[in-house]
Amino acid sequence: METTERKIIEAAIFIFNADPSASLETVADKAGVNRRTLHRYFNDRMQLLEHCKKDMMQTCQAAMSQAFSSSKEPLKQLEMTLYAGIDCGAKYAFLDQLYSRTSYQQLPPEERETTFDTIKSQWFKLVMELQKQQVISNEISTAWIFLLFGSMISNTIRAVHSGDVAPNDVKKFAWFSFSKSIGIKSHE
Amino acid sequence: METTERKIIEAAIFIFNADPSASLETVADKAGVNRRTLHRYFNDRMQLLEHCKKDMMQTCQAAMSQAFSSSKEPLKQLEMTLYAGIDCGAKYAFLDQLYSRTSYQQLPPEERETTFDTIKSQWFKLVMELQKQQVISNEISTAWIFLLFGSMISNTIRAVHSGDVAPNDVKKFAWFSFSKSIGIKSHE
DNA sequence: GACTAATGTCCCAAGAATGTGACATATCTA
DNA sequence: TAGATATGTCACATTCTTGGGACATTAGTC
Repeated sequence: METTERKIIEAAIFIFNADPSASLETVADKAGVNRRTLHRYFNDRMQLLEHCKKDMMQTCQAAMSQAFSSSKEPLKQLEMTLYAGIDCGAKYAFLDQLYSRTSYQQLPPEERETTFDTIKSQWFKLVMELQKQQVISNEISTAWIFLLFGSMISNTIRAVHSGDVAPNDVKKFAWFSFSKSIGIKSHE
Repeated sequence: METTERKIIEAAIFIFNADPSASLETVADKAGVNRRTLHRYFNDRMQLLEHCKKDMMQTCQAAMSQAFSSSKEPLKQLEMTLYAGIDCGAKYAFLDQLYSRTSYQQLPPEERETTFDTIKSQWFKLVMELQKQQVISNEISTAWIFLLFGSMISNTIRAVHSGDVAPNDVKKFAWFSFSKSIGIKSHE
């Protein structure tokens, strides 16, 4: 079964993803819980945010790790990582926003650094390796590729959300576009 | 010279772009104007938003139109359109957010429809033409391409903002990635 | 200088969101 | 069932935001 804490976090991620400045009342409602109860679990809005962050880190990290280990082939790993990101979906997008929104950018630097680090370092190694092997283009920087990766995930979420792109096509499109956007010539 | 109204709108776009729920005080400060003055120009938060929207439409539309007319070659037009989007920069991103954020999605449908229409229809014709000519891949849908276009612009803005990608590289990267992501084989 | 429009300053009232205390209920467990 | 634990309910103070009234002050204009 689901604990109340989890229900709240889940709701918070969902709600804040749509609107980062939504009221805690809204979150509590979504969680099917009284606002007072929410406050019992999380003293503070910030505390709730922190827990969301932790939750997302775990979820994404797990999905990413699995993606990495699903194949020995670097290119396949990259593809699987993208799919993992897409599957984390809303959660990822929220995290993304959290860190691009100025209001949260005044967080202590070490906070910002460590969040992605475990996922990110694996990912970077992978990409740099592929660049060395000339599988990925050297015309663009690794940082740019990283941003592309994130934006492709956001884009995929938006695509599904907008209803303009068929959900079944979306992963295929995403990999098609991402792989080419980083200069991969073709794939089976 | 710049009118007070313009200064406020400019500031509003800048501020709301970073945080859509920022206070009007913040906007007024950014504009170097008293909050009371802001209220004299715009009765309402919504009214301010409307004016921002109008401003952005004009700016973007002008830039896009110019991009379209800068060349006869469809592919070059597309490239120029992307650059125009990037140059609109923050403004575009704001518009983008405005329409993807749920809170604004409850706007009357005709509002949403007409906003982009003039730009969008030209753009769509162009892309569909290029797809027909097999310059752009048919494996992906036009809607997806449109989303990619927007997300590439947002991404470019973020890249510059993050400081991880050199501003001088960014447009080049953007076109490199975008053109390939939609299946364009190569370009001079 | 006198008159007018624009802006700044100060104040206020309504509303929303936040965080918390006190107490009633409900739910679980020994 | 009794006792503990978790939730709901209500009430409250606090703060922030918003919009606007009243009036002083500054810039322009004739």
